[in-house]
Amino acid sequence: MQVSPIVLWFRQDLRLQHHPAYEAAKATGQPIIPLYILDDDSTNSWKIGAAQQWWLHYSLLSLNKDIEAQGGQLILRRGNPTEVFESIFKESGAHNIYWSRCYEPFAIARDTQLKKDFIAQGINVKSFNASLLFEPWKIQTQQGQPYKVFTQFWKRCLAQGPRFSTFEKTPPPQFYTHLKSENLESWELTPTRPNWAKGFSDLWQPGEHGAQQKLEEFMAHHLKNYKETRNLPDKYGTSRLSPHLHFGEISPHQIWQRVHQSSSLTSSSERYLSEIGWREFSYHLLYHFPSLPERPFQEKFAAFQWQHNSHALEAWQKGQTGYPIVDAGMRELWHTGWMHNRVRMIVASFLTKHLLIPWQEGEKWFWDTLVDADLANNAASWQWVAGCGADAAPYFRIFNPILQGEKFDPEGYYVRQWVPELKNLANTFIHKPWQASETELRQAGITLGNTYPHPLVNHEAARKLALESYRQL
DNA sequence: TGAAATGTTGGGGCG
DNA sequence: ACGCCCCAACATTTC
Repeated sequence: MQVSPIVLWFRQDLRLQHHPAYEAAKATGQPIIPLYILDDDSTNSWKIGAAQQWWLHYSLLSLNKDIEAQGGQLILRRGNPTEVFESIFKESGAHNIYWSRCYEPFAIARDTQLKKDFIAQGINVKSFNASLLFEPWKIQTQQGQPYKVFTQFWKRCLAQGPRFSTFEKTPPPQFYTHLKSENLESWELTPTRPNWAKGFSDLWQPGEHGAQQKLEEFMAHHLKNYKETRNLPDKYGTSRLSPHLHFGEISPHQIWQRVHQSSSLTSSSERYLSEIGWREFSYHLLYHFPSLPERPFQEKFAAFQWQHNSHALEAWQKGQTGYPIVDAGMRELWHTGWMHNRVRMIVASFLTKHLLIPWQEGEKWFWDTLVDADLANNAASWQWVAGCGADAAPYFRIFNPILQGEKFDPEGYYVRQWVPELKNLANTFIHKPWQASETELRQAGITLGNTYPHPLVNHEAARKLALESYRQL
């Protein structure tokens, strides 16, 4: 009797370890079709950004290599999932699909519809949780409502405790090997002229092995002092696992277990796990409030008088605002596809409060340029900074880019790395070059307005204007 | 996971 | 010696 294969549809779960759907498929003993579909649906406003295309390319290479080591091949297909599956069914006779759940509103809509269609065709679908410690619908208040405050949410999560699948010894996988894959190169996911991603590979190794390396590096050297160094952008103080988490090359369960197994919990490790908690909270919010990426969570902010200033937006995007810590962050983002979290808060506050530009503009830019762009985290975090989100920083909490620079980059190492035209300026003025004398500027080789911009706005005046705009709300 | 404004306290200079 | 003022330093309130 011919055994019908199981399609293992990879989406944001690009790993083989601790992968519930893969384990379940192996356990059946049926041949597996590992499939990845590139769906560039132009009607989806949140389709994968440019920086993440680069990441995806190398992550798929890595996943394919791991599958090949097991005797299979990752099948790549481009197009609309409904049509791709139709052809896969025809070519292989498969009538089982396993996948790991996605939580973006468009993905939920897509998967719900697909599941309905498949069931009507007699196709069996099984979905699994591969990327959240807590399913968004399983955490609720005493009144059965979704949480809107992080500390309460996380307290509840910790009280409930994450559930772990035990991955018992399963037989080695059997792969169905009669399907043709498209050529990854033909998808042209990596940039050519210009190749703006050439700095990315110094920092990143997409894929499961890269993720494990980052985790071990963090455990060995950085977790211990996480609480202190996590805010210093010139230091390697954070885990840098965010892009790996986004693509599911590692799961929060693996991180949770690794942290717990290494030692008893310290204030640093608790703090680190609470950052994983913020990710869970973002997914919780996005699930219960699917308009989060588009509209302010606090409805009164719909009436806020934002400014639409394309010149200022462009200066922010290019790292040419004249505020060194802001420009350093925006340039780090452009060159590495990533930005230190402390600096993300500073640049986001600057965009929404000093420039009064809608947070959605920043969200869109981050979406296109971050290798860790994640709909839930990105939307929730921008709303948090802008003051319109759930459990958000109050609007009047305006970051002073000079003080933030002096506090978190006191020696100016971070600024000098990313804004080299300021590298010869003394520490006293590294975060406020406009206050240096003509002589000091000349000696540092700086001409304001020429080699480095004048401040785009005056801090005190911008702050007053922002508070005035908020008062009118 | 702010910053600025305002309030309070206490040491030291000075007449 | 004493009161007065100034102003850091710290605390509290406000945005």
